[in-house]
Amino acid sequence: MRTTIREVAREAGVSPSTVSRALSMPGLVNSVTRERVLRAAQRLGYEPNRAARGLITGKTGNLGLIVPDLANPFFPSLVKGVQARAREADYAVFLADSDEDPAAESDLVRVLAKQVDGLILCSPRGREEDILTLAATTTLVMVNRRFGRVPSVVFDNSDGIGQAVAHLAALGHKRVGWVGGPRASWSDRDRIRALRAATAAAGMDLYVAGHFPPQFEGGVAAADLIVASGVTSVIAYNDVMALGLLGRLRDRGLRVPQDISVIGIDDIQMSSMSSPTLTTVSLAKEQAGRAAVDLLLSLLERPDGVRKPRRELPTQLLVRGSTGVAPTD
Amino acid sequence: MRTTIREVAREAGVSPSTVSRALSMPGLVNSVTRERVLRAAQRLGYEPNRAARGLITGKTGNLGLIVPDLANPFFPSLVKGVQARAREADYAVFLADSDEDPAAESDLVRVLAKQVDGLILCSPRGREEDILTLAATTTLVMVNRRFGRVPSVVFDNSDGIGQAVAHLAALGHKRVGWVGGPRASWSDRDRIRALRAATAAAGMDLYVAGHFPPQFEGGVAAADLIVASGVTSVIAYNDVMALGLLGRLRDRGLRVPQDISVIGIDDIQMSSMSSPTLTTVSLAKEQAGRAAVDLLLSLLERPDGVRKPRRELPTQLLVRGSTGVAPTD
DNA sequence: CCGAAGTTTGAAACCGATTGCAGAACCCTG
DNA sequence: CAGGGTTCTGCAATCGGTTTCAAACTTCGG
Repeated sequence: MRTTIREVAREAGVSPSTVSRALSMPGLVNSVTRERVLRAAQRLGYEPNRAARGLITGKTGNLGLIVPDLANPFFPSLVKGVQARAREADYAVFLADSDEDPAAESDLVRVLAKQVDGLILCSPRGREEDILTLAATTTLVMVNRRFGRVPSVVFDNSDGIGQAVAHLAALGHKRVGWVGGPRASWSDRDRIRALRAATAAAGMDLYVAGHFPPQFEGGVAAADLIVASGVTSVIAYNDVMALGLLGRLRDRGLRVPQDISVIGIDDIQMSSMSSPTLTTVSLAKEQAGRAAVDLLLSLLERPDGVRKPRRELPTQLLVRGSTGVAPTD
Repeated sequence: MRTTIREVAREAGVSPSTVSRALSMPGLVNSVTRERVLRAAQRLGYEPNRAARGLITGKTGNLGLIVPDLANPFFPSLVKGVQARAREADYAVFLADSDEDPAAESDLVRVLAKQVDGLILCSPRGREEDILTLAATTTLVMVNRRFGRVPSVVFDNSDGIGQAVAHLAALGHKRVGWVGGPRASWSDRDRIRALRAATAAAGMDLYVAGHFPPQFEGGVAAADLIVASGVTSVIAYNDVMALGLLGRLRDRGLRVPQDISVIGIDDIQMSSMSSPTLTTVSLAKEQAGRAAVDLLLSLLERPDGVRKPRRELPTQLLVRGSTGVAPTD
């Protein structure tokens, strides 16, 4: 059986109240008493019962994290960052995977919301009204999506895509293709907007292949459209899709990067292991996880005092083997 | 503010005790009263406060899951299985990633153990004594490791590796290489034992390349040893390493499977997307997660009544593009 | 029609912490 | 040295449920 505050109190010869104060509001108790209490607690290996504390303070010491699909390598990295930062702050993390299903997601949220102090939500395409009602009842940080006044952590897609387009332009490419992710995804909209602006500014032609599932198969499916369009370079919604592209292009007998250049977004592990290695817009995924926790914790501390409840993380183009000079035809 | 049991009691015109009973021990209350209580609860959207309940029952309704490295694609699948099954049983899951660090792991365990009813531990190389002390104080299920009387879920490595060896033998291979994972890993020991037995039985020569980190780079590092050894086929500790092998072999100008056949273990997503696609021993990872939760829950219900606190999951060789007939030289 | 047994319900104790309030001890000032 | 102000500590209430216990009410056999 675990030691309770009463036992520590007896051991130290004080009342439970004093023990509680010595531990959580040290300023309020005389230093010699405090010392005695701390030693007693140490001796007995005392650790306060979180449920009991939570009952009266209304805080659980837990955070919730909801991701759409843990099988997408983007998310494990994010989770790691959240984990690490939460642990430092002495919070534990509930993880839930919604399997890309917005309905399952709202269930998860409902269940989880009651057991946590705050929630980190990666919900690229949940309904806006759901998010609003949620934000009204829970402290919430969204990742990879910006919406109204809901606190969020996003990547600077504009900059990253700008770098990618500049890179392609420098290699002499005039026509670039875009392989889109889910239609409803905020990131997809943000990215294509950035791409439109960047290609226009660079005087390049843009061919949009459409929307595809954000998986390997999505990239495979898009490849033939890309080939038919006659572009010399292509940017994909994420790395997994870019790898799908690469695979299908190879099967079709095209050489990357001699015949066509390919760029992904995310910088997942596999992108440095494919052949050719994948040029990609690198996102600081773990850092995003940490930033989300930081933001969440500061919101918990002073609900309205956070000046700017938004973080935008930098992005960086990593040039690898899948991009080269435009073919001269 | 959330509705409490008292409000439901008032609404239904009964005492809080009756509400509690109506909800958790329905047999003890008169059916018309029960009905009235249930409707009142429904109307007010009542849900019992888990912290309060946990305080008196000693149960939290939470499970803990500790994995060594979420970046290894094996684990997200496992996590998904655990998640899904836990949700069905109305448990929430704390996830922690130990970053392959046994010391961090014991910390995590200590912190988590107090907030959960039971723990699922993937700790291929934690110290045996740590595991024993843990098992003594917590309800615990280990995954991918069998040790003493600690309840566990493992894969039938023998069978899977037997299938792989039989496949290679049928293709005419006489010499097979093994690219090992971490030295201290239980799975590694189990697999090489199985491999020794299978190759001996088939009259094949076995070359063991040694131990490598269970990552892409580990496979890369092993490749040259494998080439130098003159084997015509190789089995790797896991798919990620096998993909590393594939990459390095290609860089060295060897053709897979014409010059050398490669087999992985795990069946991660990427193994069907590489080129060539990877022949692999498929493990039912999600099923393992579900099985671990099932086992854990039955242990929680009747701590000593579980006949055989072990599950062994089947494995299945998937023949894909990376294996072919042995080269004739 | 009485007492025993069985059902159903509520009062109150309890889980393990935190915290408002009040009293005790001490310090300072005039 | 009285009186006001601090500082420190303990009592008791509280959070929101569960559970023990006993009372009240039924049912049933004899």
